[in-house]
Amino acid sequence: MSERRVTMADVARKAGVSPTTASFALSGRTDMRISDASRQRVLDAARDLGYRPNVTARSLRTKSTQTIGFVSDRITTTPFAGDVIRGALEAARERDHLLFITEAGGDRGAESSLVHALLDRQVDAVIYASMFTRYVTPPKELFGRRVVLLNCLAPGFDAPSVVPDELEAGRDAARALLAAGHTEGIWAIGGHQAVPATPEGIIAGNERMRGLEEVLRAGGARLDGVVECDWDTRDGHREVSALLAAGHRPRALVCLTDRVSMGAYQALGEAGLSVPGDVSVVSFDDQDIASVLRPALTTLKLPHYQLGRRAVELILGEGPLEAGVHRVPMPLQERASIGAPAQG
Amino acid sequence: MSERRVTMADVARKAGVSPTTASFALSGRTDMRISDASRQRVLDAARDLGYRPNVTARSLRTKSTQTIGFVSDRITTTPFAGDVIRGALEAARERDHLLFITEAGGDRGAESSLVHALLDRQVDAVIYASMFTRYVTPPKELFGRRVVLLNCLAPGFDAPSVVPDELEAGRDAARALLAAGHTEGIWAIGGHQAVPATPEGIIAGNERMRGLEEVLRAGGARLDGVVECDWDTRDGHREVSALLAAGHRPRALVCLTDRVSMGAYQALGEAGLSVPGDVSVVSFDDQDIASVLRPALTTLKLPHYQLGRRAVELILGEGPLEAGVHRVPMPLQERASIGAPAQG
DNA sequence: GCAACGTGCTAATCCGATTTAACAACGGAG
DNA sequence: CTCCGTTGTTAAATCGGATTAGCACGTTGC
Repeated sequence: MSERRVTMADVARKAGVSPTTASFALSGRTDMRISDASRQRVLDAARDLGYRPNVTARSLRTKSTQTIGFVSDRITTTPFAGDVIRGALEAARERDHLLFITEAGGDRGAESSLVHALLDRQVDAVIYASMFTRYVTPPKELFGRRVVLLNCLAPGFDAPSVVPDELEAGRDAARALLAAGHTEGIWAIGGHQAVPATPEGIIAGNERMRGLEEVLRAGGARLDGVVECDWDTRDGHREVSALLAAGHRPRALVCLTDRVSMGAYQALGEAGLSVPGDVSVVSFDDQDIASVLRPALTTLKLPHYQLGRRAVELILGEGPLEAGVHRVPMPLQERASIGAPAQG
Repeated sequence: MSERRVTMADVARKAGVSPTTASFALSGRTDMRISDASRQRVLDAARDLGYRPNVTARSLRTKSTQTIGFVSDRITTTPFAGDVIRGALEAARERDHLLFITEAGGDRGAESSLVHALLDRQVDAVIYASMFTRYVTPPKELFGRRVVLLNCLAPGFDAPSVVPDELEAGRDAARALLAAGHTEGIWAIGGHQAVPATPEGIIAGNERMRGLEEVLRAGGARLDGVVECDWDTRDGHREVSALLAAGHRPRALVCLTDRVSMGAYQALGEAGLSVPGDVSVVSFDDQDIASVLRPALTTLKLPHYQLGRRAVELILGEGPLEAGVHRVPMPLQERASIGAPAQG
């Protein structure tokens, strides 16, 4: 890509030493004795010539490319997934590594060929990522390789997983409601997704609900009901409208996603109910709309940035990777949608 | 990264030929004669052994790494930027290239060191991208390199730029309004951003307004007024409220971004005005909220996917890159926010 | 006075491919 | 029977570094 680069041989020549000496001087290794004078001459020559090592050439010998492969299904498309990449990027940069980002779009064939493309370029490790938390079976090419699973789980595949702590998030949602004084008239909208219409529910829904019910019960409160529906704005709107039409008068809504919350907001608004005056709302995900809605939505944030960062930190850590699940906390974003329970 | 890979030498040995022969047979080159028998034996051996070439080693000799560097300011953070990356990724994959994605976060020092990291790894070319259209000065390390500017312009820097066709988008907004019968009571909210409070306005605002006014005038219509404000929900809400409070009764609003449109929707709703019954709205960007708003917003889409794709197609094209601006169309997303002008 | 040792440095190899130069073997022309 | 061109193949060099083995040259110890 343009004029010839300065090589180490050029540096050695200018410094009047052998390439071997130059190599040791530049890498700063001490297991080979170089006089301070020689070392300094090499360093000066390198600086004067603007020498930069050819990482590709070095890798051939050392087997380490300082490069990580990142394989995802469709991660660039999801609204917040940029944060996963950013977290991974920043953690990698701090450690002088670069990331090959790839996206297979859910196509197994594409996935295999992308993994091959990565391995052909001698990546040091591979992050296998999913756009929502779920069970996966990584392509066989990754068996025996240095791999970290990001936002997914693969029982039987010997690699660590990094996932959001949905269980604790469910608990925190309950705690936030209890702290505001809510003990009755609490409904969950979105439910477990045990038989999932929206696949992202499989794991997140169960864990969020489990944590929620556990802490609610321990706090002397209970759920008046759980409405199972898709995790979308349209469903949130329809189900909350139906709930109100059936004569129920909820004091607090736990919406399983921000999109459901948005639909709930619309339904409550149409019924002349205010948030949080009449009904408190607590949600999950912290998508962009959460802070734009009025009142701003109190929600448990999916820690995308931290997920990406953590995966890289793990994969570049010392020693072999141990299978196991690393749960990343989902911080509560306290905004304006939770208030004291309405009277009457 | 695990057990020894099969090398070309292994393949040659198994096929009973020299590495030279194996190399030519595998690369399928015809400028060196290989008998069909030998070729077949090499191919069989490669298949049996599961041979995959070591791209790193090859690159050392050929100088081509089949790799592109992607440097951006903060592209992973913007809501739709994922599409830029996806477009670039897909175009690269079709051509058997991989992308090093990096993000400098607006820090010049980080930018330089990332570009170095890319060049040290012998990338074939570099895409220099901005999260919103603006003027940039790429780091000096990129001078003389194979570069394409994505969503930015750098006068004096000898490289092609790929940017959205904002001018034509402005024209299309006008055409959409004219087609629905609007000729008066048209206001632009957001304005030129000639003295930008939000930097993304610098180029987009001027061009959108220029195209808008040009076609409006040619169509016998005119703009009742232009409200200059930041491109945010809060500003859209405030300015449209003020407009109505001042006694104006717009028939159509051209909002310079979807966020402004969302604020406008809120203000119109509070004033008891309906979209598009009382007021038509046409917008720019096509962010996620555009399709979620009710009524769904008719808007001119920023062609992020196409921008990414186009940049890669250009950079991997034959021959030298010529400086010049490549404008990518912004398609009109026809939804439900434009109607016939209100009577009276 | 000579072996033993520490110091400072270099020649040679290697990593895994591509590419150049050359070399057998064979057939046909003269 | 020699010369020449074609065909098929390979030895060797190359890419830019890292690494191993070893070589001079003092200095020290006995």
